Amino acid sequence: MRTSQYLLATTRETPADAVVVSHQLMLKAGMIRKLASGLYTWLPLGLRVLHKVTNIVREEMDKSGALEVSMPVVQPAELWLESGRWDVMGDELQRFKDRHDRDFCLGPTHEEVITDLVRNEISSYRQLPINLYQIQTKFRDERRPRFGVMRAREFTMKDAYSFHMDKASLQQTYDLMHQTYQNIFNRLGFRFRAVEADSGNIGGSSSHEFHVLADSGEDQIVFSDTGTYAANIEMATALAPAASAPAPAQTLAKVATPNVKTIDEVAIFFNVPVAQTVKTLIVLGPDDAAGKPQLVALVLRGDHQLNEIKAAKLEGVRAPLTLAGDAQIQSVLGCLPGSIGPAGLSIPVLVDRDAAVLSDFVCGANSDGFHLTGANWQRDCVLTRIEDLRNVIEGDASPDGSGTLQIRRGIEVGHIFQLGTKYSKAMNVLALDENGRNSIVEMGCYGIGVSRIVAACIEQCHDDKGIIWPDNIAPFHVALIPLNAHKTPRVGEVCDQLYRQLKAAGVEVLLDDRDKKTSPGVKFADMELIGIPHRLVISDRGLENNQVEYKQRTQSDPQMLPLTEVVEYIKGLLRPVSA
RNA sequence: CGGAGUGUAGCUCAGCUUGGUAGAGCACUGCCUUCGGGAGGCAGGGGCCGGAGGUUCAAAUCCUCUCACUCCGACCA
Repeated sequence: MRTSQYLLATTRETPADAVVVSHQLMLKAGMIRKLASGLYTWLPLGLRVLHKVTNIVREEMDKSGALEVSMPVVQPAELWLESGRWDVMGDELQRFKDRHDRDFCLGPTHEEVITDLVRNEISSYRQLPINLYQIQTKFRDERRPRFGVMRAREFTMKDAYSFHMDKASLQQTYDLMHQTYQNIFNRLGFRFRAVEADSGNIGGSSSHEFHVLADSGEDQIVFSDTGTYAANIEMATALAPAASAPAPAQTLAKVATPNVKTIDEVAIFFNVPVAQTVKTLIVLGPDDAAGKPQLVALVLRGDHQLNEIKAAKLEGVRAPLTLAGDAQIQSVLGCLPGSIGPAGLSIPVLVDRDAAVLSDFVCGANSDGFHLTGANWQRDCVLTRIEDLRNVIEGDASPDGSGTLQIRRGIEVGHIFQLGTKYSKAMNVLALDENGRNSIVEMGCYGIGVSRIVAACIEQCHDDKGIIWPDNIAPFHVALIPLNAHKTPRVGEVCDQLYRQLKAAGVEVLLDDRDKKTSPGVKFADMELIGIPHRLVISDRGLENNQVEYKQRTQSDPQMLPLTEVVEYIKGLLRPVSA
């Protein structure tokens, strides 16, 4: 490609509304443009990268034996009503009516459609297992789109769905997909982690997420420094402390604490460590007979954070976790947040494992403006349910018994689930087994955020000059830059010749043939910004010795190559990645 | 959805407090000079100052309402 015939849409200034580096660089490099919040046009340069990522994903999926299909973006409401998700999904599901006043939605995912397809096409165990996938546009009306294509409303996703006669077969395909994802992310050169994950709305039992390690990631991932344990913080188990509660040493005392509400204020007021205090959060439980929500108290050590995902899975706690309002709390407990404690509560009290081994702790007195000191379990507060309620923190013992936990930020680029029979049961997907009996099929589903991968790659690979693409997803392999072609005709001639030869050799070349008004500095800066991994510079100076200059994007100093060997040299560099 | 903020040229922003003919830099067009790290000169094109109401002789500027976008939070296969 010649830049003179290309839409090279680089900008010098950083757009004001981009906060993460990948978003800034994608705009500056002219890969994308925003149409509206969370909606992006892919420009020619960006689309080349997106296609390359798509092709890697497709190659590995095909290699795994999965079969590609393409399903509509627009889906009828009936299927979602059948699966039960029409009413569950909320505003993220973009709904609309057609001209006949029938309900439709834009597909945020395709479990319903694929399940409908498979129940009509599959009837025998002989046809299973099968794994169908597509690479296609999804739409989710995100509450807060941000970070460019990282969290867009419209985005490209690879989604695969597998169907099985039994759990063993599902496990087999699940493991195969796990390995396929490792292969894909290894080919992309990612530093990544596969972690245990919450399966959320999609449902099912086992689930793993694949996270690219990056400080700008929205998720926190937890892993053992020496063992194999790795989990999303939403899932990570906080082990029960080894020691039990020391015997009480203090007597219970009720102390007036005017205007002392937060845990930090309490700790300072009583001059005790935050870890010697207890905080009590009131959340909603199931509705009572009168249809009013019951309240539940969650008790944690003052310095620990509530894990809402884990808490919402506990019996008697409403999912999703919902904090009770001040008015509800006031009417049931007779006091407001800031003075709540576990002593003498009439509602169910769930105590975190670490809070349960405190003694002589400080807590709210369930009376506005008062706290208790010297509080102890059993003696002063009932202790009937001890649960794992808190987020793990760095340094916690790893749940697998090996090492301590570390926490890093990650960008979720893949997620695999064992769905079990959640959808196949709701939508009645049956297949005959060897004995001629119908049984409900097992399902798995496997997603990759293809457009997000492009951003994640930039997050991991950039410098102050711009993007640094790996060879296999770079929009072009080689930037070919003539200097002063208007002065020395041979520069242009050699460039044209090299351009033809490299193209003939299968090398993707971007020849920067912009005219003399574009100074060398501009060309260098642009090619570095858009991240072309290899650069050839043709100048009159070099040609005097029949040499051209070669530099890798990551190198600081160029090297000279004999003109006659350039094509072979570049071919040699690229061969390993294209093989 | 709660909290905060911003809307002026393609981009980055000034101008608004204190109302009086719409600005700069970059980008773009033409000519000249320059030519290995984002060159310089001259001459140009380009804006319903997000939108609608209001106040005023007069509104980018003051008031009201709206819309859009961004950030923090909540939420999220």
